[in-house]
Amino acid sequence: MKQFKRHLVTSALPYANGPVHIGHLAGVYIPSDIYVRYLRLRGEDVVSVCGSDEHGVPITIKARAEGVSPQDIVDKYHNIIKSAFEGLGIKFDIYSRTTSPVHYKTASDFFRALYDKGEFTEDVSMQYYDTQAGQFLADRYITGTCPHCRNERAYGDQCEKCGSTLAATDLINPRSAITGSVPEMRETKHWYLPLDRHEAFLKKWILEDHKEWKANVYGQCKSWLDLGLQPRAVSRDLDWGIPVPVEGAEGKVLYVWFDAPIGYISATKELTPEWEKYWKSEETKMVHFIGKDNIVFHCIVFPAMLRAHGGYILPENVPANEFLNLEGDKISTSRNWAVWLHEYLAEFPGKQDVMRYVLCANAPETKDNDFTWKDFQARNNNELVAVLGNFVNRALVLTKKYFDGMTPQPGALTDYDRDTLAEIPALKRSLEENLENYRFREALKDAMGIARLGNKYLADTEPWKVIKEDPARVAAILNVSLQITANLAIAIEPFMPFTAAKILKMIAVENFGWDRLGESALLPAGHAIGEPELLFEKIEDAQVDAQVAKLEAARAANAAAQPQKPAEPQKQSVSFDDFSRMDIRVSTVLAAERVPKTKKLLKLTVDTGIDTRQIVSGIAEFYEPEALVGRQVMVLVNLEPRELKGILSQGMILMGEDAAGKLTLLAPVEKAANGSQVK
RNA sequence: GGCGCGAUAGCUCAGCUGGUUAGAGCGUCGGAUUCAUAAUCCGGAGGUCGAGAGUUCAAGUCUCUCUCGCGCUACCA
Repeated sequence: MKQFKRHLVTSALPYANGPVHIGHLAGVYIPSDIYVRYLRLRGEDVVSVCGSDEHGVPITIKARAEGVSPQDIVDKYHNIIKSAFEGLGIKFDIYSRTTSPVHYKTASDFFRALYDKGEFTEDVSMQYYDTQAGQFLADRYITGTCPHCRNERAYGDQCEKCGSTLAATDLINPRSAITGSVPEMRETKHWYLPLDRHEAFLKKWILEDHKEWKANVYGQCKSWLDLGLQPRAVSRDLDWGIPVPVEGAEGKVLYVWFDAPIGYISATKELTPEWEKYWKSEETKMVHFIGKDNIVFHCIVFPAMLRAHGGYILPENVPANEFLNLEGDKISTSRNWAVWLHEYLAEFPGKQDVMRYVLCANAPETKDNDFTWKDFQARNNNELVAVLGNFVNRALVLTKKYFDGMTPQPGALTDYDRDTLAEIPALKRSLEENLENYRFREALKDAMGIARLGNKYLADTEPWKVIKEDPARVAAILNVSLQITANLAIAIEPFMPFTAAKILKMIAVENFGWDRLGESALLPAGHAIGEPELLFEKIEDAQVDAQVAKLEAARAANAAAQPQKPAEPQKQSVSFDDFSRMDIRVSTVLAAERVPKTKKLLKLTVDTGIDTRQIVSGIAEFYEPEALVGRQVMVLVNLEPRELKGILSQGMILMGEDAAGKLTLLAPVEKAANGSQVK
């Protein structure tokens, strides 16, 4: 195994258009913080960097919607996120932001370096331009009619109604979201990172040299690499971002996905003048902590950027987690289905470690997981209170009671005492191995194992009985119990730093350091301990019920908002002539089958009264083919024929569509003759 | 439809290159105990390892097919 002199740990940059929630924490920040705290405790040379990702179109849109500047938006969320992290004890060496001057220069220089080396390709394409606003329009800034579902408020990149991914040029009647004017097509030049040039390298680097990566990460990369990599645009026509540092690139900025990972470098630069030894030395082990949505950028795009630039090291591992759900539903910022960190900290003061514990114990390491408040309560009451808090309390209260708070002389230890203490070094080894392989759930179990060991030890030795006839024996028992307590303080520190600090305070010790974990004389005889306090308190039903009620209220608010969604505004008037040009006929479905290799398409054979023809329709998600045969439907018969998936479609089946995009067949209320015209 | 990941006790999860009666924590049931926030300790019950077929002396572990969940991707006149 390769030996490294130092570590560079990055945690995904939170996007500054909203606060951080438990999904972010469980996926990225709790694991990375545990990992980094562990390395620091070991005395390793480690730097942990993070910061807010503050560019990109969604932020400009949010700013416009709220009538403030993009800078206002990112300032607001940057501060909320930064202080929430601090509140939970997520301890970065630096929490920076991509609007910092250092980052502007770093990202700009990085781009320029690739540009000068000829690592980009350039391509001129046609893009919508708003002449009134005097700027090119990002896909999100163009609205129009969705070519698929006819939603008139589709965006240039996506129709939120039918979920289609669109190109801006697909939209019918495009309009600028900024001025409402009709945009015109203009030529625009963009730079592309030709990932295909790096494909062979990436294939070897990941598929051969990093088979140890987590299955989800490795599999996702393999999937991308097998599909073949394409050049990826790294610039955008936008006024919010880092200007492209090339002559003639006015009005263009770096694509947010190009600038964001460079933020890791910038943050390190801001932290230390020695930043290069963390980024450019083969003796540095770089690890990226991210969520599964970021795999492609951290495993494919960013490494390609670093390699194209040259001189930079590549990550040793990218331990991406899956997603955390909440009470059975996907966490959603827009639906307010989330537990927000800053709110949790305010509503559960002093319970940072409870959330840290629960999110680590239930982290989505191998698959999506579910967070429930009931589980939160159970883990607090049955594990933290009952096992960890209880043991520490027992050991300290007994010491106070029998020895006036002084660590007693152990005297002669029995075999059982020694066997018990000997289990700690074994747990330490397992703990270390798990942490170093990013298995944080298992590692946490190991740490808790020390508390379990302590409870068992007390139950077996029964000092409260022995005290009556053999106080000297009790001295040994409590000495051992205190040693276990001290070990516990070390072992849980990466996971629960607040609790570890409380224990240290109670046993009146400044610090131990990781290496002493496993020792059986951490507290010398005669060492006076402090006042015992409870580490955790029970969480009552009412508290978690209130949280569930809060979520239910959010759900109800959403449900209430749903039907109130205004119906689509009436379209522009058309003349009777226009209407009568459409030839709509009652028809009967004669046959129906799925179009192979599609999810939504059905191939229908219909009798229109005029003829028997074939129509391809995107209704497979709502109607089974068998259920359609024999039914009457309305068909626009004189729509220009069009080929779909190689099948000629001669007409269109008319459907009703609700706000959620659900399709309903239209048919005559009573049976009508095929070929009947709609008038 | 293609690709990736996942499916193991009521719940959350371990089970590495196939090898004795499939493990842990929580919950549950029974017992012990009282130093401790009725916390703790011991013991029991509970699984045809998503379904089916195959390879093998031997499969949760390999192969194939299928089902379900999540993600990426294509399609939606």
